[in-house]
Amino acid sequence: MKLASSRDRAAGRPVSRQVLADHVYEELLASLMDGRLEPGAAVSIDGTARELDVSPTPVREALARLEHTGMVRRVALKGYRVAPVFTQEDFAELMEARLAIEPVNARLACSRLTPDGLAELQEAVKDLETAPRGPSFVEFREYLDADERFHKLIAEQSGNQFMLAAYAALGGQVQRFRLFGGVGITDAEQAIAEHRSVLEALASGDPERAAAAMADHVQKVRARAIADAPAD
Amino acid sequence: MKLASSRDRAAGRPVSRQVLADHVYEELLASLMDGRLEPGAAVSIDGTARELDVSPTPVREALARLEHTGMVRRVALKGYRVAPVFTQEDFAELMEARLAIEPVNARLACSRLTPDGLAELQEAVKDLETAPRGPSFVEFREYLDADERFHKLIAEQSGNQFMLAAYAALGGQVQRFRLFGGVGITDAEQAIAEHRSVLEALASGDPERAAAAMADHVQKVRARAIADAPAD
DNA sequence: CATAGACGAATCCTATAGGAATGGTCTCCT
DNA sequence: AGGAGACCATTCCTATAGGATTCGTCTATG
Repeated sequence: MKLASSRDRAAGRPVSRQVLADHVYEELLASLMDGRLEPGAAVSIDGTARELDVSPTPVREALARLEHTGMVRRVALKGYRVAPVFTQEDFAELMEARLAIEPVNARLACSRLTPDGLAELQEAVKDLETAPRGPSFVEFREYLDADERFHKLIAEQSGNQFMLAAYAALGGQVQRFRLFGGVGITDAEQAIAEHRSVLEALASGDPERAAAAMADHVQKVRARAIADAPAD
Repeated sequence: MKLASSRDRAAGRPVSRQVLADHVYEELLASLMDGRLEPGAAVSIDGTARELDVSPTPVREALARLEHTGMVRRVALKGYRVAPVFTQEDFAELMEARLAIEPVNARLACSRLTPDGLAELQEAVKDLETAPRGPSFVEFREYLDADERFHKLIAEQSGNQFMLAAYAALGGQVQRFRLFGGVGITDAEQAIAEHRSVLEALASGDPERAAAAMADHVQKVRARAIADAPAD
């Protein structure tokens, strides 16, 4: 796995210049999302630098940023490690937090929804419907991306930078809860219907109805996940 | 301003080893809180490194972490800058977000409050009462610290890591809103009384009452700040 | 006099090298 | 054979140096 060898950079164009640390960030994020990096595994700075053919400095900066997302943890002097898997308690806490934040986002977004914003939301739901849903990570990645995009768009449309920041604080984790047990996407049809309900509520212009639709969606996601949870 | 010169480190004990980047982080944070670094000012990596007598590497890592708190912004290729001052719109957004998050924290914390947690909260309120309240930054810094500690303790006592993360996402900003206009602490008596009400509600064991007390506090903070705002 | 081009200083970004500590393994002694 | 101590490899952390870019200023020209 190589981003762009020093030879390539030394040659013609500077590839894009200065985004090197950003590329490392994106590459590590993709590895975490896809499960290539298993929870608990050590993320060596030097090793990652060699693997991506860069120096340790941008890797260090990328990891410092990733630490704030909760995906990796820094153990003072032992380096970075991938955060442990979700337990059912973690999942319950995440849903509790989403239930506190996301309905508020929906209410705020409903008040100041623009035609462009509505179009983007409709596109996200459409992608959700057409995305493939296989058993492998790469196969339902587009589905998860569309899901994440839908909720993030609502947070952005809220017009409140702090609510967006609060959502982003748990946003990176939202994706990973799917991995707690290795279950795939089994509730796509119901989830799509709920997303459509949220979309309709937003389009109706009634803020309370939008908030209620979002709360209903989150609660049903929680209920389904508990039902699907592996009996340990 | 020097942390620990290389000569000092080269001498006897290694100071504490490896916490160099953390010291830079704390030092920059203090400079931002105290207003020594004015909003909009550039934070040069090399300059900060020279000023603190360290190499640019730990400064870079500290700034990468600070970026996620919103205190500084990274402009791609122009370096880091201190985030601009709060406008009244920013303040309104912050209070809206706090109103969505903090009452939930209070409700959750009330359900699982421990005697130790209650004692810590009581101590924070006590510090709030005894802290000096002068016009200068350094003089009411203890007051702000106690305020921040009170709210952060409740977020921690909620037992929900994601609610704590959501609160932390806007926590760094909570302090800085005092600077939008340069007004000092003018509402200490009322704020202390409200904090005491929140504390009593938590001790009563009624979650809904705790949430209501916290919501009332945040709303009154917002109302007072709007009244005190400089007429521009 | 205004504007375009060029030069220079300051800054950021990356790479490489060296010092220090941790963890594992091997050997020696009891 | 079991345990303690030492050695080695790996890794992290910091410092220094060099390449590349941006911004401000100065000068020459239309």
